Amino acid sequence: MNMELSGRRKPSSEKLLRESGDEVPDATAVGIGLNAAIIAVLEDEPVALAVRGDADSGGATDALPFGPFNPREHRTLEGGLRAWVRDQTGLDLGYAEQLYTFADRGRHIEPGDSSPHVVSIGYLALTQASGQHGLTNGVWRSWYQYFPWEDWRRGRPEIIVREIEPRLKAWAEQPQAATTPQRPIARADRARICFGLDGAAWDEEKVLERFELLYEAGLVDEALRDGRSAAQNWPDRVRLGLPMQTDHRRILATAIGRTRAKIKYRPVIFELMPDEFTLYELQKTVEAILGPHLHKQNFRRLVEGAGLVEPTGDVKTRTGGRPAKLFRFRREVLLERPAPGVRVSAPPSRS
Amino acid sequence: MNMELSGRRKPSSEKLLRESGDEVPDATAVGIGLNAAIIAVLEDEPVALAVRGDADSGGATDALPFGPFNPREHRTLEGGLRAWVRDQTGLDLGYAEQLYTFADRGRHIEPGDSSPHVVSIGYLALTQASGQHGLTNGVWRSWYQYFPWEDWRRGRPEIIVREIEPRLKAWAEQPQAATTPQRPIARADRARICFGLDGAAWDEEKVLERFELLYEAGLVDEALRDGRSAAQNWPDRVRLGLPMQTDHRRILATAIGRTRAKIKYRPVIFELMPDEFTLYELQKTVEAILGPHLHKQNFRRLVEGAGLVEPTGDVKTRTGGRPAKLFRFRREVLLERPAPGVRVSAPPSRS
DNA sequence: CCTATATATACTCTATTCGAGCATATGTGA
DNA sequence: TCACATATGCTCGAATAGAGTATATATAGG
Repeated sequence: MNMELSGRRKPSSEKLLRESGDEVPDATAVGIGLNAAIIAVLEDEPVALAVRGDADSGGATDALPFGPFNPREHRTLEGGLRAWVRDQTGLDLGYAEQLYTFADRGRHIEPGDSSPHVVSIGYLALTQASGQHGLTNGVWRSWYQYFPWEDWRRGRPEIIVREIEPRLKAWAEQPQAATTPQRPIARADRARICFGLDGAAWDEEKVLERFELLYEAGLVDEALRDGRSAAQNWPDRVRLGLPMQTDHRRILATAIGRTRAKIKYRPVIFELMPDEFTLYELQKTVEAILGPHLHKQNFRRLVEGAGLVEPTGDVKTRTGGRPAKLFRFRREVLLERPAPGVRVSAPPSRS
Repeated sequence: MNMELSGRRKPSSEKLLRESGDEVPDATAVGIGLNAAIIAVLEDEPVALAVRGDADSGGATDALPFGPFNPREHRTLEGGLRAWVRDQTGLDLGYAEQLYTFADRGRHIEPGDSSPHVVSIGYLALTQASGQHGLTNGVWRSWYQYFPWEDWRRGRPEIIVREIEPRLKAWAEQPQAATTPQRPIARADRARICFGLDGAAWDEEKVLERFELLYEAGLVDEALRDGRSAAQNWPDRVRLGLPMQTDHRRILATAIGRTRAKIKYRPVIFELMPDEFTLYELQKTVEAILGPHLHKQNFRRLVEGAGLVEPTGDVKTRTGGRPAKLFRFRREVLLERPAPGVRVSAPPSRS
């Protein structure tokens, strides 16, 4: 992407849409950035690959690995992504899927300014990070450093009750918080639904909605950096999770939400596992991602009953008790079921 | 992190990613095209808005409405989309969501060529198209003109048995069809799963997978246009659905699949309905989208039981029998349930 | 060797959900 | 008035999922 986009006119003849005969006005030329949320589970901890920001670019704030997409070098977006991830981190991505394309220029930028435009395409990649093996750059960081309120492995996180709930309640009571046609759901209701306040159910997939709500309420650092009013009449500032550069935390939130949703209907959990594993290890990995503890016996029954795994015949000893059978992913399930995944139904909750 | 990974070091000052201090190599400049799959249901027929291609651009092939994204004029992608859709068609979009970003340059283009690059971002929009009211450009076309094999409203479509199955079987028997590490699922299995051959279950959400399979097999016009070998040793050519320009049919397939999936866990079906409707009208709309016939009494129970609708108190007479109560969408359901939608479970099918 | 203990795994019980069908209500039109 | 068509309420049985109990088999320490 050339930066002439910032204001030059392009000669001609180039077509915007093949066969459509349209032309690209200069103003529409932009650069494409690819962002990768690379996710793994290390010792029962869900982690994402983070690179360290330069000192001159937002301090030492973490960033997701990212690079430009060069359409001359790579025929597909995913191909470009894989190439520079390998160059930059030494990782060979296995599973990768596109998440979302962001073009907002930071919410404090006025229309008509002349800064260069970048469209970032977020990707989710799942990998198996046994040790730091092969990693030449970047560090694995727990998700929950960026999103502490998402960590329900030891019950409802303290930070929700102590920090988030009172601030969101205060934010919801501001005069502009009422329901309007443009804002069909009131602030208080959004807070309740997103964070499971006042007895509402916690939905572990709403990771992005929660982050965006905190952003709107001015409770995450990114919001302040983007020029939103600070912590809404609340005297003391608090840091809710580690910030990241630009909108990287938003992309990571999207990635986490997508992962949590996807393992329920696609066997992507096995992208995070070694070839052989015990059912308890599988359960621990699922719990690392989803949060709540699952009923062990039922988990076994569901996973085996769904045909997701098959015993290898070996056992793993030294587990501290009776040796556990080793299992492997049963690929044939892809041929048998339309939506194979780890079914973990929520407790029956009526309004 | 900086982009030295991309090979070049940047002189200075201009920034690729705000706060990250990176620069964009010229080669990465692209234009952004926005494509909208605008979906409605007209008289129990699911339709998409199509515009007619120019004579010099692919003949009279249909296209989805599309336009460039101009980052100077619009702060967000969705804002830009809404603006030119209004200009171009007269429609004010209600619900819109991003689908996918395509950057493939048509599979016949060699790396390194100098044609202009366009990234197309596909959007799904749902609207209520009562009459052609307000439409200044474009026509509503049934989905099933483009995807006749998706129309299961009158049982399994003939075209699958008569045209698709034998051609896919022939394609699967070619020598290169075997399973390899790069191709973990054999052609025959993919065909079976996608199209429900040999007794496999039909999954109405796999719209994109089916289209891509037909593309790979050289059975849709777009594949031939892109330079893929023609109908794989099959003597007679047949047109499987109406083609569209470039990859628009792929975007529409993505939109249809997303719509079919989404109405099951989000109340988006009501974007396609008038304010008041009978439960049977609602069922007909759902069936227009999903295909198979639903059990009427259970549909009522599920929809009412889920709190998705509430009676208005009025009835609609002249239905040909007992008058039907009118209902409206019950917005409060958004506050009560994490994933409200039209639950229509598939018949229990074991492998 | 024996026992305590920790984990693995099998089995049972029960409430809920969902597909399917029957029965009844209330209009329209011949 | 009666046939008919659609709307709507109710019941039944199979499948499923949450939860608990019981049993198997290793390790660790005396």
